[in-house]
Amino acid sequence: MRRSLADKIEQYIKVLIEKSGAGQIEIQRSELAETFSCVPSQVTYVISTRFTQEEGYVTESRRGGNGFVRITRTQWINKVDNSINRNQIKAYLDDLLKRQLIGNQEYTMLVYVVESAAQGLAAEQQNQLFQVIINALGKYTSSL
Amino acid sequence: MRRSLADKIEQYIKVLIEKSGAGQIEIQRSELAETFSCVPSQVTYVISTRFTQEEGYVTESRRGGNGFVRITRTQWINKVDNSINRNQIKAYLDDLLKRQLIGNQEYTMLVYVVESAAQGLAAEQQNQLFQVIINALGKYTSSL
DNA sequence: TTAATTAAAGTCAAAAATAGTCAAAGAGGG
DNA sequence: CCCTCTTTGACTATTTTTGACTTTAATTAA
Repeated sequence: MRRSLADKIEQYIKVLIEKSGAGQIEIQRSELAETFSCVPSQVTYVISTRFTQEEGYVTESRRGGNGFVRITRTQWINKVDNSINRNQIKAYLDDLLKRQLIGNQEYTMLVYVVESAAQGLAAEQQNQLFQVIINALGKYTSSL
Repeated sequence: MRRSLADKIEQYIKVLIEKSGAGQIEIQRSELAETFSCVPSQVTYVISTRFTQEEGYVTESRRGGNGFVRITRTQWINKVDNSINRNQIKAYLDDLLKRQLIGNQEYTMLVYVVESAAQGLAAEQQNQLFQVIINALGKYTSSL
């Protein structure tokens, strides 16, 4: 599985966030660019395409001396807006896995279900299915 | 019956999928076209005619730098009768559990999903959802 | 304190790298 | 000769990579 530069940077950042333990990191754009031998705007590109609110992240930054980019993984999960998309539900599953409310196998299986649904169902049905899954997982995890 | 180029490419891809051991491969359309000395759209043609959901495959792709086409083989069960009800899917789950293709936790969780669906969705949506689950489980179990 | 300098990060659009679409032309089998 | 499936290629769409130029903040010099 060959990966593009953007993919590698994305992975790198995600690992940093995981390791941080706080769901939040601060990086220096130019430093990261240096690490990957690319132009700084490449980092901006990765952040703006892969760490969006849709994907479950919030970013802040500051220019000038000692500038930084802060990326925070948001917790929001299943509330408010009743339209759930595939990325949101995947983020939800990621969270459950991380909190060990489901194991690796269950996680993998559910990802298959979500992917199949995303592939084979119309948007409205997808939404219903995702609602059902969220609902069922709520019951399931609280029954443990 | 002489084998067409399309047939050869189809076979080639199927062998790759077999050898992958994971029921899934990623190829670069242009690279494959190069291998067979044909135009890239020939590859698209093969994929869209021989690797459909009907045939038991799902495909995803990405354009741009390091783009790819990912083909995943799914495992279809009895596609003839396309109406599945709650009892049938539960029987299916029981079977998977008995054959230890899924564990107790996964079983329990899926039952929650099925029950939630049975309670919260109209018949037609239920059916679609169950199809998706069957499909996803086929993929999942064949990936173990 | 203010102005200049330096050190970041942001913007935007062009260029490059892929994949997709669609319709016309070609090739076999009935 | 027709009909269907295959092959091609021109054109489109998407994603990544790059770089010139802009904006903002901190630091230093006057």
